[in-house]
Amino acid sequence: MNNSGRNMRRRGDALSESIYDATIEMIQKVGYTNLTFQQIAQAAKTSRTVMYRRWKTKYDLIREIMVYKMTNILGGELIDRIEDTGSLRGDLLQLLTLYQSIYAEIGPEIMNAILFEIGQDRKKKIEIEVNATNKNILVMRKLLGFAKNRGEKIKEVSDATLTLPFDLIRVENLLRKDVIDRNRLELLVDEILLPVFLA
Amino acid sequence: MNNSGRNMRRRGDALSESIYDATIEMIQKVGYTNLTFQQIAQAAKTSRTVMYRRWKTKYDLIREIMVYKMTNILGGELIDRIEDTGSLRGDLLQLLTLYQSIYAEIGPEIMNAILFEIGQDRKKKIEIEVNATNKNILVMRKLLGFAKNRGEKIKEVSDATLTLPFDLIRVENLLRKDVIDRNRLELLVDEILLPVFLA
DNA sequence: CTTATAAGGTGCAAAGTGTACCTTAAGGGG
DNA sequence: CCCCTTAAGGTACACTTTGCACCTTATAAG
Repeated sequence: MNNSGRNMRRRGDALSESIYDATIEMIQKVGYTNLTFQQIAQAAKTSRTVMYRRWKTKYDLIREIMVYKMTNILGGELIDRIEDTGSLRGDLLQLLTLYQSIYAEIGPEIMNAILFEIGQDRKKKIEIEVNATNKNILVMRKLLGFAKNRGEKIKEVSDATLTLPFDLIRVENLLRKDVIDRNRLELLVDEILLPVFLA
Repeated sequence: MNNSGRNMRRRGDALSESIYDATIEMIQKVGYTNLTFQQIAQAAKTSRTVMYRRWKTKYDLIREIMVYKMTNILGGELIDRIEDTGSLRGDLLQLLTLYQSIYAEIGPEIMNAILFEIGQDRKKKIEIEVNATNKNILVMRKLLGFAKNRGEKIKEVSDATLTLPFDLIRVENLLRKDVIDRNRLELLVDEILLPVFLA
């Protein structure tokens, strides 16, 4: 791999990752609103032409970055990472910690931008509803299944309520200024989630 | 008031409201991302110059619209509209209904855009924290005070948890596709809020 | 070594931005 | 009722970004 020559043209993953990095760098510097293909191309030392060929909009680009980062950190599906810790409290804390780490990895700028774009477009909202939300419900069903098997008394709640842990993490990240540490997650579990799910 | 002549120059509130209306019209048509001063000025039959003099950014404009609509619908502060309905369940349902009506009045496009801009900027986040969040906490303290006076057993929770009713409405409006009717609000009260706040 | 593929370069019309500078209608005070 | 301050409207300009067309060329696989 020679990258010292005057002419060296990157392709495939090397080019993609360079563009991803440039995008993250620029979004942190100027914000999503002021993010332009022109700037990114310049920062990634490529051309706009290349970018327009791959992504129609900024949204398409950052969504690809999100998926890339998620598979990187999770190495699979969230549901496969949920294990029985011996108590509902432990299981919920595990879930919040894991979900929070995804948010932290993707970064607040990109996460915020994606949620904004979803909110803009009813089609995207429905698409998210059938994908992410349903997956999250299955995660919670698995988690509450552990508790039932252990003999813990679990309330019967609607599917919409099952998404509460995920919703709380979103609110924490998007609207609050404070850092989200272990204490904060424990508070969410003890004051909100356990009263809601535990009879 | 003559508005039939070739020359008729609007001022003050008449002009403002015309710009507000044009903004809402355009944001619904093209979305916040593609919203431009140029388009708004054209739709409101005024000039960009006038707009730039008043608002530096799109955010400043829609924020003014939000404040305008809120004072219109509420006619004062939210906390003054909260009354003792005789039960915590009734009080919480009253709060959710009222807060939801504010969201509905302002409209999802503007609400979504404002939350997006807040998320973009740490300064704005802190500004919101000290204004809106603290106000909301006071509303909940008043509401829980009613319950205590009635003799209902209320859990002691942290301030951060007191914002839960408001957070739930936000999540409902921004992330869910379903319409938010009375049944949905009752479910939020019965499955989430009452277990969290009632001992 | 050949060749398909993907990356890079250039040019262009259109739209939007932010600002400067000037003109002119509206409406209140004298 | 007229004058004058104020705020709205108009024009112009340099600049950035967009989306697209068209062409060139490096890269890697066969």
